[in-house]
Amino acid sequence: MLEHMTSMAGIEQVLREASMRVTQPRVAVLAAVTANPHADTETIISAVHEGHPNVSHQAVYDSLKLFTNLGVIRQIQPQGHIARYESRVGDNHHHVVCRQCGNLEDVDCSVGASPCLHASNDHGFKIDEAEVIYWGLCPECQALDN
Amino acid sequence: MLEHMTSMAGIEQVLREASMRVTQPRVAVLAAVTANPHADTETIISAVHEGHPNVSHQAVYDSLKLFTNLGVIRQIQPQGHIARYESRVGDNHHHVVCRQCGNLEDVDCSVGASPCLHASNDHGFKIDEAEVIYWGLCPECQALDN
DNA sequence: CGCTTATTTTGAATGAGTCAAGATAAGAAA
DNA sequence: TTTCTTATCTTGACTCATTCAAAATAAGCG
Repeated sequence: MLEHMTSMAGIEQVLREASMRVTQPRVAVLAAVTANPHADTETIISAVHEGHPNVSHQAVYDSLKLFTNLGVIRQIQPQGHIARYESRVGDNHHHVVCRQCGNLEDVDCSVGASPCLHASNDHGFKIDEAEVIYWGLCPECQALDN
Repeated sequence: MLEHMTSMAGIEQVLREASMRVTQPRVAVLAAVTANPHADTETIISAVHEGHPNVSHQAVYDSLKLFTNLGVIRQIQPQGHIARYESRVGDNHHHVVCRQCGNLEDVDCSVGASPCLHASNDHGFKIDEAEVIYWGLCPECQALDN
């Protein structure tokens, strides 16, 4: 359903519908995010530079923010780590993060399709998303601790 | 049960048991965190300065990190916001954050005492905590949008 | 094809947080 | 109590992901 958003034709459509111009930096950034799940900004910049050496870091930052606002990609930023991005979006999945090495993996929601969206006391907030981060130790770091 | 940790005698005990010295900056920082739930570092520094004008920002940063590691306080850092601290700890509660103004409130767990600790696929991680952040709009910002 | 202006480039700036060296004070021992 | 050791604090410089701003460029409408 949603993968079309990250196909070449799909992204053009998404951008045009939002009255945004379809530029080379933007297309390259989205391709890089799709090809590098959970990559940080520096990794995205490097990936973009492989095909487009002259794209500035600012253009990458701008594009990442734009796509995040449009809901085409998602930003993840666990405590004490820099921002990462993923193009898997709209399926309400979560993440496990290793306390030691920062390694990050996807986790499907354990409670169902739209989990935990009901807080016990929402203080009058209109809640639209429940973000869940599982903290622990990845297999590699568990092995090192022995 | 756990409040004793933040009483004067309690914190001395906690620090001594961890072979840490009981210093004026540390006691002042813990008092400030307890008195200002969800405060950021700058607020903590200001609060500490009211009683101890000469305590350095570095001592505050060090103390906050120490207490966080000891489990006496908890650090919260929603995306795009700076770190905040709270002394309510050990009861596995969560937070609602306003997308617009950053306002933050406590939320008791909706799933029970130890919620969501079972990820559907944990990728072999040894999970010890499920951090949940509910995103939405606080009552004030909802009103402004009308 | 040319024009308008959204995007990009370039380069400097921001700011929460960290590092490091010397000064201070907690608390063990005498 | 006084001395001594060293953990902790003060001071001030520094990091680095991210943002800001002005001038240059290019998307895409007419």
